[in-house]
This record gives sequence, C-alpha cells and structure tokens, in this order.
Amino acid sequence: MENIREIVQTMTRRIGLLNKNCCSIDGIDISVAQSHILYEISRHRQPSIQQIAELLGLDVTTFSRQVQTLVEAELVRKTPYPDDRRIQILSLTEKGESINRYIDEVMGSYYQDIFSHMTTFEQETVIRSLMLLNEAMAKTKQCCNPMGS
Amino acid sequence: MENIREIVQTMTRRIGLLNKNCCSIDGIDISVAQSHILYEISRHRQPSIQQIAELLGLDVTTFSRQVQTLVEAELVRKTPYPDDRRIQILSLTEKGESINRYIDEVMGSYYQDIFSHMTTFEQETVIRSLMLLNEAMAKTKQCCNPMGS
DNA sequence: CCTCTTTATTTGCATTTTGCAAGTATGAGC
DNA sequence: GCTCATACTTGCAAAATGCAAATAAAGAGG
Repeated sequence: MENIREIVQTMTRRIGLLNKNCCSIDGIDISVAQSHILYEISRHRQPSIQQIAELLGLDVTTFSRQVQTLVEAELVRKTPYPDDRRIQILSLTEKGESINRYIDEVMGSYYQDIFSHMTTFEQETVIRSLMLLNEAMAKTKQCCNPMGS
Repeated sequence: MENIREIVQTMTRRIGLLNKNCCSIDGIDISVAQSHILYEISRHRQPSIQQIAELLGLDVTTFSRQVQTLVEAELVRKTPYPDDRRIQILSLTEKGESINRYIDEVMGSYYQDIFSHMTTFEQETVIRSLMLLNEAMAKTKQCCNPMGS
C-alpha cells in the first residue's frame, strides 16, 4: 500500500493553503478560523456554542471568545435558547451571511478550478472517494479516541 | 455537483483530529505542528529552514523559532551548509528519528483502521483518487502550491 | 579590495491565540 | 429549599504569530 500518510499530508496542506487564500481577498478581514466558524454556523439548525466548538475540535473557552469577537464584528448573533436559557443559539447576521456567501463562492470557484484538471469520470470518482473516506473515518471512532489517551 | 466544500471540510476536520491524537500518547510531549515538522524534515534531502517553512505554509520567522525549540529538545539538528553558510540544513537527531518513526507507525495504524472499513477495491480507488486530487491541486497555480512533495 | 544589493536566518516587540482553573447562571432531581 | 450537573464566560499566564529591523554571508560592479 502506498504511503497514505504522505498523500494525506500533502493533500491537507494544499487544502489548508486554499483556505488561507479565501480570506485575504477584497476588503474581507477575517481569519481562516473565523471563516470556518461562519461556515459551520450557516450549515446547522440552531447550533449552540458547545456544538460548534466540538464540531471544530476547539476548546469551548477558546471558541466562546472567538464567537465574542465575531459578535462584536457584527457577523454573528447569540440568542438565548428559550427552553434552556443556559444555551446560546448562534446565527449569522445579514453581514455574516453575506461574507459567508461570498467566501463560499470563492471557495467554490477554487474547487471548480481544481476539478477542471480532471475528466468528468475522474471528478465523480474523486468525490465518491472522499465521501467514502469520510464514512470510513466516521466508523473509526476508536482510533480518534484512544482509551489510554 | 455535490457540495465539495462541505465534503472536503468534513474530511480535513477529521484528519485534523486524527493528527491531534497522534502526539498525545505515551511519553511523547510534542505538538501536532512539531510532529509535522519532524515528518517533513525526515522526508527531504538536506532541507533548509526556508524550504520547510514554505512547504508548511508558515512564516519563516515563526518557523525559525519552532526549529529553535526542537533543537533545544534535541530532536532536530541545524548544520550550516558548506557551500553557502547562510543556509542551515535541518536534520533529525537519533531521538528525533525515533519519535518520528513512532508517530509514523501510530498514524499508519490509524489509517489502516480507517481503510479496514472498505473493500480492497474501494481502498485502491480512494488512494488513487487522493493522488489524483493532489495532482489536480498541483496544477492549480492560483491557490495551493507549495513546492516539492 | 571596497561598496552596494540580495538572500537566509534570527531577534525584538507587540498582538493574538490558547487552555486550564475558577467563576456565573440556569436547569434537574430529590 | 439544597445539591449536583450543564452551558457558557472570565482571569491569567504561557505559547504562537508576524511585521520590522538586525545580523551574516554571498554576489555584482567597479
């Protein structure tokens, strides 16, 4: 079997650079981390702080502060959840939506660019493969949470 | 076309968690970033500081300090390059090699675990697809191109 | 050999990010 | 009510970051 670690490492590094680019264009002045937060908030129904933090693999305290910054920048809104007022529901403001939409477009065009170097068949195969890999990783909880820790 | 950004984001997040785990086991006390540095140094012939920094998409000044830390931890060696003594060649010490080898084994077993949830055919398809994606990204000058690898 | 420019790396410093511990606020069970 | 669990925030101190400037070694032109 080929050296998977190397292949994956190369891939994630390149994707990382891709992500970096997305946020340093035009007048947009947010970090990569922040762009991911906007993205995740936009994709979930009434997400709480803890949910998104866990999703992103971040410490809750760190994330709480990042949210604070985004609230101050008027990109994100915190709304107490009526049924349990300890919980803060996150949502995007109009401005947050707009920036998120714009970044999404830019990222989309990057990916389109990348995929334009493949045949239609290859494109489909690659996408199916990534989904397959995702599923396989989802099934492998034990490797991501070793008991010895 | 499926939402590629979402698929890729999910994938890289999971890989990120995988990487995080690798370094907090046994008596090993290095960060994820450091493990990647060891890995890249081990995979290149006589790499300079600048080369690895660029490869990892890091600011040279930041990387210079990270190297310093690793030198102090006796995992990495800096050797002036004879033909141009401004350049520092990076290499792993015996201890650095050993830790890198160990992490590599652990990561390898993680990947083996993940791939065990697929058929042999799927495994091959996925690996070929990742390589294909890498090549496609390499061709896309616009965004994601570190040298080498 | 002496300057001027370029390149590779380091250092100073100020800002940002991080995460643990401890805090506040709310909810649930008895 | 009292106690415990949960969701989030804050205090701090350590670490990571990046720009500007310093150092150090080449290289070019005279």
